[in-house]
Amino acid sequence: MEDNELLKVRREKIATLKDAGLNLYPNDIKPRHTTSEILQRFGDADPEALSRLDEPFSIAGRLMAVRSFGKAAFVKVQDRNGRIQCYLAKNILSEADFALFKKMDIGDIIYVCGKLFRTKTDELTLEADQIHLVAKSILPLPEKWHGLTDIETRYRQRHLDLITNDSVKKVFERRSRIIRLIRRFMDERDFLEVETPMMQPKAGGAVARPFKTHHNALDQDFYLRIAPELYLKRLVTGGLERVYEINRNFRNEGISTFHNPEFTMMEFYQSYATYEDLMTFTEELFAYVADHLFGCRTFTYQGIEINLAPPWRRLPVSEALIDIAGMHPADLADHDRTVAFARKLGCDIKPSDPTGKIHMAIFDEVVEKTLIQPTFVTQYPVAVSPLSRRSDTNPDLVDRFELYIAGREIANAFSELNDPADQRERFRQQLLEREAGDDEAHEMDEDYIRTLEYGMPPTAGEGIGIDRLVMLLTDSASIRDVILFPLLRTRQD
RNA sequence: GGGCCGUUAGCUCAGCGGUAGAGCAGCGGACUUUUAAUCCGUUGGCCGCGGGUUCAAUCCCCGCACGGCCCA
Repeated sequence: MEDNELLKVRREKIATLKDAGLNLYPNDIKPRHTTSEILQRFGDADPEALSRLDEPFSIAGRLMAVRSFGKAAFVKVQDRNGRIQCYLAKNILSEADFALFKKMDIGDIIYVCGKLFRTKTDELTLEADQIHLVAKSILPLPEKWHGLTDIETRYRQRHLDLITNDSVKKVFERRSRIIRLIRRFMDERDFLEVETPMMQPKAGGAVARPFKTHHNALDQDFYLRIAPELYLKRLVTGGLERVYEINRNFRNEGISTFHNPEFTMMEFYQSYATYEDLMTFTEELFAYVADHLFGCRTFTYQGIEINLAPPWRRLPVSEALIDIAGMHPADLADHDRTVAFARKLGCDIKPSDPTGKIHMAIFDEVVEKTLIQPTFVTQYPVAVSPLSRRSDTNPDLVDRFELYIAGREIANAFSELNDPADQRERFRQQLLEREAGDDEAHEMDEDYIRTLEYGMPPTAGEGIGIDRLVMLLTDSASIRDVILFPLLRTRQD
């Protein structure tokens, strides 16, 4: 690496410290406190109370700011949950410690031990009587005022983003909290958390292009999963009547503010439930998370108030196509007129596509973005739902819903198809579409059909896009803001 | 994949044909209650990469790379 002036100075400084016998990377540092612990306990304490404390306080963290006066200095130290000001004075520290401080750089990780006091501007401050270097930094941190704003650098060097931008850490803390709440809710409902294969011989359970990989010892190709669905239903067949998995899926498609090639979904399956039961279940789950997160069921997403209070609107696809897209009711069942309508909207369709598939193209084009408040879209065409149970009242439709919030699909659920003969037929239909050039169509999966032939209890299953849910609940405009390391092209230089 | 925008010092940004600028950070100095501390001085650049136009290109044109937003 080419050293610039700044790095040269840094390296010389490090050499000086090393020559003086200082360990730049000690391993025996045990801070007794965190900054937020101290601020919580003593944030309101008056100076007299502070002076009576004979407890020694010690923290460790990154040196973020230095305001030096020659013989004394105020510095800010940041640890995992906050920042505290420390006061370093020549007449309090040992001569060696003060000299060490003078050699420290912003960005170093340091240890400070001392007592608490209030400055004349009333800031709770740790007056150091000891200071240690914990880990030396060589590269300079981004600027203190504007911080790091370059989006590419923020994603590629997320550590800098986290050090510099407090809000980033908050988003990921909230993400963790949301997932914890979901797990707690599922556990309370007697669901068993499981893990199923990420590497699958066939990429099934969803309509998407997979990533391909190869296992050397077996000399066999595998696909990174596009969904855990078929495996989870094998477990249901095996008697695990309520299962869920929160894990990564991989889809080989474009990248956008709403799509990352690897993303996190929760899928869950509940026997003896229907897709209608899952609508209620979903309302309860989201309300549970919102209650614990916000203490209420409304929140703002990108300036729009979203209200999660149940019950949510239920909108059949046909109704949406008529009322929102403006199709004539009589045209719905007419393939040619449906094609013409889709063409007029500029949908990317083939006239040979099944009518139901064209319906959904129209839906995606026109309706999706209008569904701002939580809406269950129901009664999907069988053509786009190869794993869903047919409706008892209309064999062209399936018992399925998708949940839309803020104009985006958040969840997808259906009563599971457990009739092996119908499942085989559905896969056959998918094969025809594959032959017609749709490389996203589902593959035939004999092994899965064989599972169904042992008898799977009536079951409803749902997938919830965790990243998109976190986007909503953290008011994030891009999925990359809720994924720590979003996929980026590797830099050549 | 298409359109638009961006890429200049470690960071945040100006400059837009005529010797590359500021703030912060850094370095030297003053300073023992600061809050983006202040004051004085100062170092630092393949102006993303490759072509072209021009007497002269960070600036104009073409291509490429990477990223962002929108669309598919």
